[in-house]
Amino acid sequence: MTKTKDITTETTILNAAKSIFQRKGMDGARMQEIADEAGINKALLHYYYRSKQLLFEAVFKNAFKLLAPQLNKVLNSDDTLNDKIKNFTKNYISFTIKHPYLPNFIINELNRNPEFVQKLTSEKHFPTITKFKQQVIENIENGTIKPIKAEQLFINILALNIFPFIASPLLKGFLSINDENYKQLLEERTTEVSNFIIHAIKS
Amino acid sequence: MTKTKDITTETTILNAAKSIFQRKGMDGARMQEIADEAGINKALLHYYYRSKQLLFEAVFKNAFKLLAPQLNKVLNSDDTLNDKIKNFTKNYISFTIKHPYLPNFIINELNRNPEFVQKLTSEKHFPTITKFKQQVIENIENGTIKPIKAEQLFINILALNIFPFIASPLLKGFLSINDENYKQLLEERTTEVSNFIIHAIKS
DNA sequence: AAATTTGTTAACCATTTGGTTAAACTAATT
DNA sequence: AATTAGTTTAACCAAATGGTTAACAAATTT
Repeated sequence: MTKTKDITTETTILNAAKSIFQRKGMDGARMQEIADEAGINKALLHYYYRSKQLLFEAVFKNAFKLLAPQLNKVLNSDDTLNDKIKNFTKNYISFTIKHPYLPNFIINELNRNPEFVQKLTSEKHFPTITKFKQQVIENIENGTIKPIKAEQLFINILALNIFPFIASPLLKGFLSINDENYKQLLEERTTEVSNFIIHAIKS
Repeated sequence: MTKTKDITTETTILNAAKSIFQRKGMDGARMQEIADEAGINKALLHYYYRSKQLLFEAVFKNAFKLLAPQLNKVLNSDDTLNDKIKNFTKNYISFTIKHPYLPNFIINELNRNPEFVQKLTSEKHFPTITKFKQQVIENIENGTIKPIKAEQLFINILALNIFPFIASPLLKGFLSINDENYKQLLEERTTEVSNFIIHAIKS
């Protein structure tokens, strides 16, 4: 087996851990399972990451670093409000189709351990809404959009984009449709969602 | 301790299990912990519910039975579309403030085990969107609202209402606000959300 | 009131689980 | 060739965990 050994053992482990943790969560994941997935001995996990907790944190921070730029793109670009909404929706949905377990993983583990968000806020590239907030205020003063708290608009944007991925089994049930049709609904949302938001706030 | 013994042991166990499972999930919950919470011996759990899996399923179905009527209220009432949206938003938010762990619990466990939704669809009172769908079509034909797929509107309604509860730790982080202020934001949403939706779809 | 069924417990058990250790192997360094 | 430092493994361990058993208590039935 002459597999590309550019990939160090450490990253092999991290990728395996990512795959298992994101599917099963911290509590559901087993160290042995991660070792198997990585094709190595269980002791190696501890050699590189000391404990399950530390390995988990490495995976979590890694996942978060992937998601955060998506948000910053909306919040801190120089686009107009409308373009931000459009771009975010488009980017986010195609991004999440590539990483289907990611949003649920982050939200769920943060619920399990809410203090963990503190450790993230201090990190570089942690999204802030200051610029977005200002832009919303300006647009309201212009009369371009109707009065709305930036926080509420921000929550709405995230909700409409993220929720359908998190709640997919439930929604598939309610709508009684199969995976294929649900995926199609999601793809429609690429434009659907931004239209919905833009209409909701335009004066 | 002359505690009201109207409450049978079986329900005491179910309540304890509900509390633990909803906070920690299937994988994170411990049978001993549930026994402690119920103030009984661990063997009794098995006496009444045989296994962790069955106890969990009892809790899950129970939780779902609590949530489903909230949805049926929107979907199958005779109210106008606007009133449905208003009432659902108002009801749902106050309902969830009373049961904060419930939405995340359901969504998360359904992600862990997507086949489980099948067991629910057959249950009595499982929400269906047929009536809602028809109503949306009528409103579009009337010209009351703009064209939109009923499925998409349904997803949007749920997303805007449920997401803020599921993602609260994350959102608190992004908005850098404390519990008190976040709770206030949620309460504002009682009217905020329905206005947002109604504006988004009105022609 | 004796017998039987139902409810409850303490002690126990097999398995799983995160984690450790000491030894073996590998690759660079002396 | 010998030494050293880093990497990997098999075997092991203690604690935790879901579940069982056998004995006991409290109702319920006969």
